[in-house]
Amino acid sequence: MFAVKSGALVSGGYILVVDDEPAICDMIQTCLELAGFKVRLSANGALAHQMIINDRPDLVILDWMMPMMSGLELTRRLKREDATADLPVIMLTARTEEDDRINGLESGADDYISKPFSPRELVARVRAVLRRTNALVDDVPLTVGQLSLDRSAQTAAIAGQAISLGPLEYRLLEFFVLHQNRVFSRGQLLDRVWGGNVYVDERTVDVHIRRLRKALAPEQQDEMIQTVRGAGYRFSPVDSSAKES
Amino acid sequence: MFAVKSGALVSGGYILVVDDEPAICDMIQTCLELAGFKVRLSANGALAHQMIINDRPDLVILDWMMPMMSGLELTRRLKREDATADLPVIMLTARTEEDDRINGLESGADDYISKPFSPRELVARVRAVLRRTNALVDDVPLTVGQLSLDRSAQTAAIAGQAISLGPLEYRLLEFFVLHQNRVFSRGQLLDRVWGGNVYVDERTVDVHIRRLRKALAPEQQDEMIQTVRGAGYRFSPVDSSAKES
DNA sequence: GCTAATTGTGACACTTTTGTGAAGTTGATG
DNA sequence: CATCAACTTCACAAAAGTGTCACAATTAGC
Repeated sequence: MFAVKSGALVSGGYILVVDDEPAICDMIQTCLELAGFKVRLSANGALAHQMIINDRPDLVILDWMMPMMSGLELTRRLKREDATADLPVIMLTARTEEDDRINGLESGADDYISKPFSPRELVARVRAVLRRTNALVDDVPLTVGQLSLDRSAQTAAIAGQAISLGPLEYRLLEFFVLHQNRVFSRGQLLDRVWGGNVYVDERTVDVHIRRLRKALAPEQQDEMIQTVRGAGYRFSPVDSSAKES
Repeated sequence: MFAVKSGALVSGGYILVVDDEPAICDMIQTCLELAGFKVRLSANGALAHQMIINDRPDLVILDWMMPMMSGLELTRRLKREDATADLPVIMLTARTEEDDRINGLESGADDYISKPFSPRELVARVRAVLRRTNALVDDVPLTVGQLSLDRSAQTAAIAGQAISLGPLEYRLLEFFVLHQNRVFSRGQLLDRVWGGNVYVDERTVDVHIRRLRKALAPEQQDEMIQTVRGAGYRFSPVDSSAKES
């Protein structure tokens, strides 16, 4: 379970904000702290570099335009040095300029926000990136309850017992595990699991859901995958639904 | 990809354009409809205010300079009134004046466009904001007192205990939570929750209200949903004191 | 208090959505 | 070319959600 919903960071680490404009820094710090994150500031690129190497913050928010060392330069250096390979970075770009955006993303930033931005947007982006990367960090043991996935091997196991899944079933399961407690329509699943422009009967999803359920059923409590009538499906392992009639 | 790419709104809602210049309205409407959005216009700030409260459009495009009620004033009022509002707003500013921009953003606008603008820019901005806020929906837990809704999971819980609701019950509850302390006639509820042109006995609403109440009853003090005789129903979590004929 | 109107309640039937098994299709592999 | 595995489609069964009704309970007006 990721503590992301409440805003707290899993590792108890902090978010590093690298920007030389005090006003922006202030605003970001306030927003993020209100949202429950720990924040540290740095106005100096080189210094930030040190902090990153030493502390390994959970996330870096980086201004693209800075006097000493540009944000772009910094991300490039970080990605190159590789020690911080999977450090999530959000870039602050000056304005909605295509060029900046592209550069930022190419140099390894995970997301970008163009100034000016709303506090809500900031927090949303931060959460989104953390959610993504938290899920990705532990590339090997992706586990929830009795269920564990091995992403590199594309296999799943329940209580240590490997279960056999077709490729599609596996991807479906992985997608669900990465997006727990959310309802996805059949269309969305076709988009994101099947992979885009497919002309496939939406009912096909049902069939694969069924297979997945069948594979998951023997051990764990049944209702890992719940049907949301008229809407789609939802994966939530700790199901604690109150029954009444 | 999601339906956003094609321009369609997830919720089937529409974009509200508030501007008093017919030429601008026309241009915006044309552009957006070409891009596949549903659009509605309003030249009057106060009227727009009503539409927003009642319909909850997916996005509001707001002229900052308007005779009756300035765009700025309107956004301020909106943000202040409805604590649960998370309505994306794009401001149209007269020209690129720093002041306007800052005011717009401080008052909660998510983006601004300065006139004159190109159709392409307009559509791009609209898409950007919608994409952002679509992601936002999941992160904002909709909660009131002991009750909390998770819109992305389409679930409700009281004091952490999940309660089971049918699709219609859930939608009804969500609608009520989004529009607290307002009385809705059965007809209005049929329009908004059932989704428009349905030929259904109005008494049906009663039945579903009852089911909802039943699901909500066990824990929280009863009268979350109050009956307003001769008028309809009202959701108001805390108080239940003031009675009026 | 009485009557008329309005709302609450439970049961039941109807409709839509989903589950299920098997047959058909596709594409890769030897 | 045959075979196999994975995926899709289809038809039918099952389930869940929803609408309607008859009747009980409540409220308002007189």
